[in-house]
Amino acid sequence: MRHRKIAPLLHGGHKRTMAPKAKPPTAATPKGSAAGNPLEQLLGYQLRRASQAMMSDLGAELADLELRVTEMSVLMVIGENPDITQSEIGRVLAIQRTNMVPLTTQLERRGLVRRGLTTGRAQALRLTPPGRALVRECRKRIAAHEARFLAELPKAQRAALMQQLRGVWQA
Amino acid sequence: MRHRKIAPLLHGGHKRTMAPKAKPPTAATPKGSAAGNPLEQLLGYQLRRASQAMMSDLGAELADLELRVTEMSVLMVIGENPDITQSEIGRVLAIQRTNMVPLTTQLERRGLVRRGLTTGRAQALRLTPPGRALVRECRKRIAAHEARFLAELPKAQRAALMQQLRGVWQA
DNA sequence: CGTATAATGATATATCTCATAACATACAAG
DNA sequence: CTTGTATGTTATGAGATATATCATTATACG
Repeated sequence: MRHRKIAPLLHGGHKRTMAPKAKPPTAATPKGSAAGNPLEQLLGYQLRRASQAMMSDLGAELADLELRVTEMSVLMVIGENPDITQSEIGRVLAIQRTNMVPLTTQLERRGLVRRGLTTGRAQALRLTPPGRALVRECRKRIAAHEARFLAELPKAQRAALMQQLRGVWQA
Repeated sequence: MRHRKIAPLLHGGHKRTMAPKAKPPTAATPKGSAAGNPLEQLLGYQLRRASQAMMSDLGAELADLELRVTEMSVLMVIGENPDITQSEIGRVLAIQRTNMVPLTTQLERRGLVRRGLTTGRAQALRLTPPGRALVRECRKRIAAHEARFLAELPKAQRAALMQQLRGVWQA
């Protein structure tokens, strides 16, 4: 099986919030209660859990297309940037050159992408018609997927959130 | 080598923002310019990039302790919840029972965690004194790591951001 | 009480993502 | 021509995560 059906989710937290140091450190965990999670208040932890939640949802959304999230991302970038090279895609998506090779090979083998020679060793990548159709389908599903999560979020807050997230990694 | 030194970072974006459909779809990518990234405006994409940025930074912060982020998370949960069981940690951090086994074994082998028998098959986990010391060191480093990223973010926005992130995966 | 069920820990194994090292080729600059 | 840089490629490994399966123990229930 090539795609996961459920969430991958590394470490996560629980409902309960904890006042720092409010709890006697020597007290053992009460048997029936939810365990306290000291990571709850960390930005990194929250980002990771949130990211994993969305990634797994998107993975499920794309599963029946036999497309992994990474493959879909590459397809979309090629669609938006015809004749882009592997290396350039790698730079845009932060995928190493090395890892772009089997990715591209796979997409070409499936007839979604065409490798064309340009200058030097660089290969100009373009979507084939089936590739373009698949990207259109992906866009629909991504929209549905995003909407599911954005629904929880007041419209007024969305732009601010995106800006804050951009600031985290594009600092 | 057990730890990565640099960012893992799957797909990422570029500085430039694009107005939807503002660009003629048939135009080839200009050679010298940055490629447009159609994922830029997706919440899932921003979450992933932000999460990866923080994960890789934290990984570097913990590298010389020979601790991976996952291991550190488990240690901190045990520290906060003495006599917790493997399964319970798994539920808190969203790590499968199966994957908790080698994790716990490794931490016990290093003398950071002690397995004690309680009721049934469940094993009560506790930090050893070296384990507690290591957790204290981790807390310091995590604080520094978090501060690096939070510095970009106005204080007034922090609580709201955390709440929004919680909403994404705890919906 | 005795059996079925659930929970826990464990083993083995497969897959996905990401990383490094090493190499060949193409082009540009000196 | 030589050197440097960019690109594509192959091979390989580490780490996180997923599934299937099993033994043991506690608990629920007839």
